[in-house]
Amino acid sequence: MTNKKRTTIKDIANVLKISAAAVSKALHDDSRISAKTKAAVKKVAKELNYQPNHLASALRKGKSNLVGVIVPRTNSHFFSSVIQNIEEMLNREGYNIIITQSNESFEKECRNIDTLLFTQVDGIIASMANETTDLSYYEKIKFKGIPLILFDRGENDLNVDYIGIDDYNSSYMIVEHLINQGCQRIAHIGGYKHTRIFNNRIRGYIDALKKYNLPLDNELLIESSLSTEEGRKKMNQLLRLKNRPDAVYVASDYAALGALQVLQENRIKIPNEIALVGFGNEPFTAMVTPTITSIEQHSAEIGKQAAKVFLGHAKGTFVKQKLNKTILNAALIVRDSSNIKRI
Amino acid sequence: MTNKKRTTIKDIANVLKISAAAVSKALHDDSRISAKTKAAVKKVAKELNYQPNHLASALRKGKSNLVGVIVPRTNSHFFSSVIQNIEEMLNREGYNIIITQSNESFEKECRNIDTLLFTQVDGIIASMANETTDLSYYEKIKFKGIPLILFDRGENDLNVDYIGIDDYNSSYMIVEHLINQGCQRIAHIGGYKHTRIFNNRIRGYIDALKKYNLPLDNELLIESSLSTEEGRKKMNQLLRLKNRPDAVYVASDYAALGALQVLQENRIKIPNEIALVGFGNEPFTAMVTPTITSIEQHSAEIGKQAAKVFLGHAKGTFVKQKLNKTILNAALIVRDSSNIKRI
DNA sequence: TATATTTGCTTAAACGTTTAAGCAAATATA
DNA sequence: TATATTTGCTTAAACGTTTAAGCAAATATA
Repeated sequence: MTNKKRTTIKDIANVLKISAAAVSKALHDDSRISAKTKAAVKKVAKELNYQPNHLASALRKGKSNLVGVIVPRTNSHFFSSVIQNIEEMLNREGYNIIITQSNESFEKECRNIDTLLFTQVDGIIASMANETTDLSYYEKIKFKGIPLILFDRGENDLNVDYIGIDDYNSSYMIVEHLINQGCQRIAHIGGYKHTRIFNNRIRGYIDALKKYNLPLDNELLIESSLSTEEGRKKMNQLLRLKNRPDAVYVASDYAALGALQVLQENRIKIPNEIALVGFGNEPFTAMVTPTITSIEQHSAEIGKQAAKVFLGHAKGTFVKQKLNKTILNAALIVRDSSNIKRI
Repeated sequence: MTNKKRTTIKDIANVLKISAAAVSKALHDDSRISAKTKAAVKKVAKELNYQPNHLASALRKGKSNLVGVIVPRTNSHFFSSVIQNIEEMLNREGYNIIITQSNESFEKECRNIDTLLFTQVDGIIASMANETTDLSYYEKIKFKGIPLILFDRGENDLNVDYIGIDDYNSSYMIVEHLINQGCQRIAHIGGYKHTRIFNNRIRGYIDALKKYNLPLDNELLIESSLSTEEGRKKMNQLLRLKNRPDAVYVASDYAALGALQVLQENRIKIPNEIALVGFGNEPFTAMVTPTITSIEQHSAEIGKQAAKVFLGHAKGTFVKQKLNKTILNAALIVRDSSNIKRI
């Protein structure tokens, strides 16, 4: 019961004894086609269950109406929400998105870029893998003249549009909050310095300490890949110090979760003995015990903005690629893990 | 610094003074092209940075080498892992995947199907939204002769390939485990009966009770949408019973998490007062306190199998669509929430 | 009424590939 | 040596659209 041949524009033309060109124009409501013909074409199209061949029109028009999205992974609330909002916004304008995951691997990311270019996407919206420092593949996208928009994990050197939160200020806010809670030895389990956003968080951390005249202790500042497992390791490392911290600010909720587990396994009271703050406001931070203080990154808004910027390029509003930053203000969500009630 | 015109097969042909057809064949290692010509073509292709136009070849060959994937959402470990494995398997064979999310909405799912058909995908791999009971959109895929493969959330009535775990047995296993732990009043917060997999879980629950001569109490069997919030509501409902259960088996980890929160808020000892079991083995089940007993669904294997079945269709090994079930054995992962240590 | 403009279509070419058919030259076979 | 087969290409058409150019008929304008 499957129909072997698809209905084409020619089939409709044959039925109505008009040219294929007229059918095409009628379907696109061209002003030079009479209302009568348009109605007839649409009626027959419906009857024959005509579905336009996207490949043919894409080939002819030189655009695929596909937008590629590259994320480190989809199974975090942040990325999933960004993607969902990009999709909604672009679907409305007739674009579809192709989602690819780099799994934080530079190599996979390069393959994803090739894949997307091969599929003739009209644009690429990406958040870079942690590993990525070599930007040549991204340069390739720019060289081809395909709009590139980065979010969250971006790079100034690429000189393309970027949407993200203010990492420096968010970090500063966290440290300020912990100091207000009475903490004096604040550790930071951060990401790798070569990643811009993590570097900014580290800078925010350092500057806030300075501001409040707290010493910067190198054994309290740790770089890491920020997985849950890494969070466990680095927390253990901090616990082995002769002079333990009284607060730990972790640059990712996933690593913060690992830290939380280690603290609990060691029967350390949170937040009184050691306060804990994460980053990202993943839903689980409100689910675990104690709930984890974190930073809301406005994932929905980031997705919408990224889509909007792409549409600007597609419609030719923004002519050339340049560094064009959209920075959103993040919000600190204080929860049990850092809410110290004094007597 | 962007190049306005892409290199085409004709450009290569012009350089070498041969026909475009010869270039095409050389690039595809056609046996009727001399080794010398092949080498020359590949050299020039590289020099001119030739990238094949996927749209043109897809149009000509009548296949897009794109496979559509529909999931209720990407931000669960299960779906994310299935997707990742589908992608890996299909990438190797030259296919790319387009991921779409239904957000558990029937309407969105229908739009996703239209979108994928419009994009001329060569096949669709899907897990149905909870809401979906009307199968007409899926029938549309079949009618077009496009391979359709369902996983996890499937439907026998569609008569297409299906890959999933044995829900009935998994459910049976859970109840048996709880009975072995000494539980006598086992509640089940299940999904909607109209969804096949949830119906199977309910049947497994009922049959296991029967087997061990435990009465089936209707107030202990609850249907729900299985979100975290719903888990909270249904757990509260169970706690209001005059005769409370001593174990609760929830058909999804997310809803089980909600139930866990309510139990803790009510200072009910887990597992001694009430034991808890989830379903799906989401990573957070091992992260919360207490850790939640759950069922491992072999997401990676499901993804691989789904891809394999699609490739079978694509290569013409499987000729026509019919009900072809691949059922994997699930594994019970016992954790603290149901591990009752007796004195 | 004569000319200009608008309306409503058609014709033809193009997007970049792939592939069936065919042909000449080279090589194999009898 | 004569014929058959193989090799290595070319030619031409096709996939299903879109669009520039053009033309005849209808309508507007002077």
